Amino acid sequence: MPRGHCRGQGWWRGRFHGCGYRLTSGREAILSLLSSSKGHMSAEDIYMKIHTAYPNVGLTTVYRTLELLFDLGMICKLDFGDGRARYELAEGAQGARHHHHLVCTGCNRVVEYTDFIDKEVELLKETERGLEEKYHFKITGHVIQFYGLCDRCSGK
Amino acid sequence: MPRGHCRGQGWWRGRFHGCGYRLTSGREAILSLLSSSKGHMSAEDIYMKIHTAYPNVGLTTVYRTLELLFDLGMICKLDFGDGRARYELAEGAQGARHHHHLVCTGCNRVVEYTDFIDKEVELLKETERGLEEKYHFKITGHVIQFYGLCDRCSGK
DNA sequence: CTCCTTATTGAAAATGGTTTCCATTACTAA
DNA sequence: TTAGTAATGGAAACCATTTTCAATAAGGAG
Repeated sequence: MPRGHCRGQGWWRGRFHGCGYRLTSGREAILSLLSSSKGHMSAEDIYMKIHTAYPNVGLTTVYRTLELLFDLGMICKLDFGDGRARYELAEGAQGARHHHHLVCTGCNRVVEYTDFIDKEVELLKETERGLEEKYHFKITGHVIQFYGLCDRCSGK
Repeated sequence: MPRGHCRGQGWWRGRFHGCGYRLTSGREAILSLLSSSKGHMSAEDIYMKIHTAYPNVGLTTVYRTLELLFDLGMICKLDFGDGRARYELAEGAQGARHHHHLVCTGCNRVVEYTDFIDKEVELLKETERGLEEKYHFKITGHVIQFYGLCDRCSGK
């Protein structure tokens, strides 16, 4: 247990109550799905997967919950350029390591890589500092993504 | 004249004909606007600016032309996360230098920086090679962007 | 220059992911 | 229980981008 904020199935309960939000079954279902699956799911993916067990959770609620979780910093919102947002648990929540994405523009497959990350992060930090100073920005985040064709797609 | 493919107002004519495309006044207007202005314009921005001089060029044509120019590699399509795509002339066309973007999430202002670029590009190349080898991807592009709050927006 | 083929066009309708509206339901504290 | 408020879902609204389709115009052939 590296940090104090991840003890199993319900570590987020306090996080909600602490902000005056209620932990409803829909929210729990979404959060639980996100933390048990690896992928990068769209709102509709999530809606579909949850719908079997929770037929009464609507797509609207999925969107609203995702927005809330994003605002609370519990999840990341990703854009792979296919017109729909994807979501994944923010790092630190699970044993999730910092990673970046490699996206196939042919089949939309996404590889998350952690190789090379150390040097990337180091450079990023440095650049960040430089940019903050020169342009007087308070930098809050970055996106690094590579695009290309995976083996299947480049072989025609 | 550093390279042979940029001689003034009409360097793209051959580029079109060579591919069997026709050079129409709408296309010329859009391309000309893009090469004379610095910013990152959305399709609608372009439509508006052109509309004064070419009232008969519709928004549909703007979208279609931008798609064509993008496919021809003559322009870049950018996503700053505000729901609409932006476009800028691809580098090499003008004296345009390679740059990355710093986006203010408060007011959507975009700064393009060229500082730090050299080290970034170097690292990117390296990472690219590593990723290609390890994941058997043919990498065609990348996105690096920093997000934050500019001085005006961070001062509340 | 004129004709002909075919790329290109604009207006309007369609698309599709995401948000908003609004009346209803479900917590929570007292 | 009761009031006050957060949360919900279904339908409608939004809005950037695409598609449809009949009308038009670019550019090569003659």
